[in-house]
Amino acid sequence: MPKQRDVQAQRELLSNAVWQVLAEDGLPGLTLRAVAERAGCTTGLVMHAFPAKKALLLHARDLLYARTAVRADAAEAASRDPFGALAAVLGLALDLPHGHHEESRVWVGFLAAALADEDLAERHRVANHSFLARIRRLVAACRPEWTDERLELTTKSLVGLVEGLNVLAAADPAAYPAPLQRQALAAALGELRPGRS
Amino acid sequence: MPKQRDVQAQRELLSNAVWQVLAEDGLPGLTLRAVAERAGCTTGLVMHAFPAKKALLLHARDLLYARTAVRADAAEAASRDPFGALAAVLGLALDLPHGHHEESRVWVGFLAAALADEDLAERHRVANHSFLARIRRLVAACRPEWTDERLELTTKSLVGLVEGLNVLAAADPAAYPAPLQRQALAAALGELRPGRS
DNA sequence: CCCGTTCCGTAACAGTTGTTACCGTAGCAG
DNA sequence: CTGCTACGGTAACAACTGTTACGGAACGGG
Repeated sequence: MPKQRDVQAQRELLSNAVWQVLAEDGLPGLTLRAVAERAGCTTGLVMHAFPAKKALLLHARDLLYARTAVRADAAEAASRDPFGALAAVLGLALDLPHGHHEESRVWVGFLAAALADEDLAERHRVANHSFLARIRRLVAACRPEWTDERLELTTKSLVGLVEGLNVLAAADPAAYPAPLQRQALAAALGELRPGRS
Repeated sequence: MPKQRDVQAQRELLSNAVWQVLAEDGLPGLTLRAVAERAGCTTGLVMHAFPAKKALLLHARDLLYARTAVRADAAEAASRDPFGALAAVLGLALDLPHGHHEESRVWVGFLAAALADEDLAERHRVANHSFLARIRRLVAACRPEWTDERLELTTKSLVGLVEGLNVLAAADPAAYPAPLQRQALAAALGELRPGRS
């Protein structure tokens, strides 16, 4: 039984290439040949690792979400109080530190693709619901006396603000620099800061 | 000199078709033949009205922005006080009333295209700067005593929130229904409401 | 009524897309 | 070292992309 391969490793490599191509050339540049070239192989390997392009995109989307979830878990675990965890997780979503708007561009690309593909749309929904549930849990820990209604409103407002800044910064980095984004997040978290009424 | 045509009317018709295709089939479905079919003509007319596909996209983008600017002007003029104007203009950007998330989908599509095309990116930037200037002017009218720094932070936070809700609602309408979006906007406008400190 | 010009649908073009079939080759079993 | 097999690169495929060239037709002027 000669020559065995690590299929999962290949898929992760290819998904990584998908992110890079998406960040650099955008959605119209996301072609199988571009992904293969970025991954240092040919389309032959791509089509042996995935049955079709769509499967590659879904895998890349899932892996992206899984990694952000891991980072969010880590950020949450590293925080002492719920407010710190909330600020850390939301600050992570702003994503300015690691890649210079790279991840935001990838996020926008997947979102635009999701508007045309129902499977990608569902992945987006479950990922967003999961993120919403995380934020809601942390907000509830900060303000246990709040009603469900207020909890939901605050949660979705925070997520909306963060994702909006993310998207706008991806398209116009100069207008939404990192410090401003952080200040905006801090201001939005004002009423949740411990010690406030 | 026989048979004259109204070129500008043709271009507007085609731009309208671009929006419809973009809203329905997303960015990958935005092909010249799809636009022509939606407009009730063939690619021949499209290529006679525009020198290339890119010119069509730029025209559609410009026209879209021009129309939203007109609506924003009207909403602003119909309001009495600056706070009402601010709420009206931002509520207009949430866009729930007219098309069911249609315009949001178009907006996301153009944004994703802008990440891959520098000309579209510049259009987006000038449109967003114009919108930011409008909001900032209205915020300044509500709170004349604020510093420039606070003005900018509040302006971009409001715009970020509105666009974020817009984008998230486009991808997951059930999770971000119209009433919730309006409540979120109202809450964010809380500190600007007249009569508050 | 007829002509001339402008307009636009038709159809072909070259290039690229996702996908498929094929075969050379690299690596382990014997 | 030899042979077999799974792997993956090559190249062809059909479908589709934006774009171009051409010819028929519809309309206003004489």
